[in-house]
Amino acid sequence: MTQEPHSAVLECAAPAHELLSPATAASYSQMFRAIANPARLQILHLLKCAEHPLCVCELTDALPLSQPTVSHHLARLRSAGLLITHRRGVWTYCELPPNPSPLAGALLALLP
Amino acid sequence: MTQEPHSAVLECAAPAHELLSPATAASYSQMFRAIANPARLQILHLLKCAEHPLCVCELTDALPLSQPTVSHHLARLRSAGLLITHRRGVWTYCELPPNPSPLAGALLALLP
DNA sequence: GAATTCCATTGATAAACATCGATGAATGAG
DNA sequence: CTCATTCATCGATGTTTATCAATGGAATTC
Repeated sequence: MTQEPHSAVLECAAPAHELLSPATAASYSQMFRAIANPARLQILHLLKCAEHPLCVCELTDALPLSQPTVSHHLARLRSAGLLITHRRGVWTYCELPPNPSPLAGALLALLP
Repeated sequence: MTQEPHSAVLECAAPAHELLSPATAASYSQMFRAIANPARLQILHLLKCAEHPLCVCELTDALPLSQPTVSHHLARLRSAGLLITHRRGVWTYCELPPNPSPLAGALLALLP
């Protein structure tokens, strides 16, 4: 006989198992994965502290990572909506998005 | 000659490159990695919706994953401080921590 | 004690990810 | 035009992660 983890009498009427839609779970997961990396946290922190946009070469200088690796992290942040870039001549300037999605905005506000 | 992304005259006095300590970056990153997974988001969502703790077998039933995989996800959530468990006889009940760390609490509040 | 159920651990496998060196496109300087 | 600089992309490599089947420990039931 199958054991019962709680009394059927005390069972609440609503089904206890309301799963998120796969799309919702995937979208939240993608946003958290984008932010869940030390290098990307450093990038966001630098941008949050700086009053003006920073160019990619400044970020590359500040981080102990190669230029292709920094570029890769910037692409991930950009595709998650956590960063916008703006080309000006040879330089690409990075800044936090002025109008982030609600989730992105909440996460950016949480960062040190 | 090295190009300069912005005029030295307009350079702000404070160093623009205040990195987070590696420990801080790692700790934030670990918390975000723990939450950055669709299955773990589903688990946290189920616990947030349920008024009472849920036992592991209920979570296993609710998710399209094997029991060892659910157990693995629960261990990750537990070690990040996003979940507490409480053994009662054969069953292990899971619930959101009543006194989470500030970051964990903020993240849990963000979830759907 | 024997059988059953709950759950964690182990070992294996495939996918995702971080990183770097090399390369190439685009821009500006001489 | 030629050269140097910025930055993105590609290919390769090692690490982390997600997943399952198999196993085993612990508690309950018979």
